[in-house]
Amino acid sequence: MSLPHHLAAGELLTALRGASCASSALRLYHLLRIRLPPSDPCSFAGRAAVFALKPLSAAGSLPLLSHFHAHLIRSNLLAYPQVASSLLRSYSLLSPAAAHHLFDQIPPATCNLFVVNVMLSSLCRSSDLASARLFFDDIPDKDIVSWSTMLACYFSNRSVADGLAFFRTMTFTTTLAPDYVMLVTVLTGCASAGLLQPLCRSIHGYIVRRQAVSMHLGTSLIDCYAKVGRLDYASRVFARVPSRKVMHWTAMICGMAMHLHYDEAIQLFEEMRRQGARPNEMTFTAVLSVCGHAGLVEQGREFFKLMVEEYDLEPTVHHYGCMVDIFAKAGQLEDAYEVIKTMRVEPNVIIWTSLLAACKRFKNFDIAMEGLEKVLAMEISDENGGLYTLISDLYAMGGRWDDALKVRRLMEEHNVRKNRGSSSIKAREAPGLIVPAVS
DNA sequence: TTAGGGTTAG
Repeated sequence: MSLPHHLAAGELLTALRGASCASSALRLYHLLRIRLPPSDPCSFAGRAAVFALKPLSAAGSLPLLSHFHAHLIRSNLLAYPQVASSLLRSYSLLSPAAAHHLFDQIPPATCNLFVVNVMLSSLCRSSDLASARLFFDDIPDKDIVSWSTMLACYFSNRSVADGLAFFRTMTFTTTLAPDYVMLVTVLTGCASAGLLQPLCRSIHGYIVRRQAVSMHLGTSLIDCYAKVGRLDYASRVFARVPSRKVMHWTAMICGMAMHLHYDEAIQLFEEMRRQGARPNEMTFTAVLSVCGHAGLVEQGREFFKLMVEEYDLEPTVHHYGCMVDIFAKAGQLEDAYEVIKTMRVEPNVIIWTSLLAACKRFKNFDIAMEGLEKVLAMEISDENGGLYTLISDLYAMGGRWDDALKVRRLMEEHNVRKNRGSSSIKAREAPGLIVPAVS
């Protein structure tokens, strides 16, 4: 009698795992709970709770999550570390404070390293670097996940040098070997700072010695080499990737675009298609961006059409942004504005900046004034100092001196400075970078 | 069945 019961439960569990929305997940979850025998030897209930939590947190409703939390307490499922860590992660995405509160209530018997690492990643996302580090220091048996979570936190806070020192501390003071996730993290850290060719190379060597060139590491290496200014190394890595996936092609196309090799980037895109690889939305963002920089308006139009019609990809804000930029850079401001007016997602500050910059360059004040009204109604972060300057310049050029002055005053009040343009490639390398030898 | 990383427009 118990076999069909379990089969049904197993099927429900599979369906629950693939559930895309909260309501269907909850329906499946309750159906499953009803069918489960009281003993539940396979702990289906716990697994079901874990699966249900994903779409539930994706729904973004804190009351819904609290409701489910209450159910988990009542059914004693929170004693499972898997359930506790899943719930903690769900909370951390919606309310870091609620996550912290939950963490304090988890009993020691449940609070394993998984749970602790979820809490660490929550702190890394929501708190300052110092608090996250204090928490990290208190973890008794840190594993590679604890270290790489903390490392990523340094990089996302732009503390690249401290992050690399932290990485070195791990290699010197522990016996933990960096796994591929940590290596990807280190490489993206190097890439974001645009420095450290030696570190890139030493990690590359380490990866090759360990014969661990996974798909993601290959992509990260291509990206990292391109960003530190070594397109030649990036190409070499790309050439040696045994089975090229869309990520490799895309990273290489981006790299070529970054180094202004526009023709080669487009040739590579065509080669990719010839070899039967299916470009994804990022690949199209890359080639459309190339069209903008290279002034290829018709080519850009064709790629956009190709993406929608042949590859059935829904254009994102990035693609529309590229199209606006393609038209704007070519001086076709009406076309650019038309894209903004008809696009199926909300235009953001980046898109408006692109249009307004072209309005200034081509002295089109009519479109500029319409755009200004829209962009001033949006929230502009202080990092967008350049946009304030642009707005002020446009007002001035249109003869609206009072408005221009107002924007300048606003900038002073908020202590906004225009970011100066700079290369991501550092002239000098940091010394003393060590990656452990293979044991 | 639970944790960390991942190439995207100005």
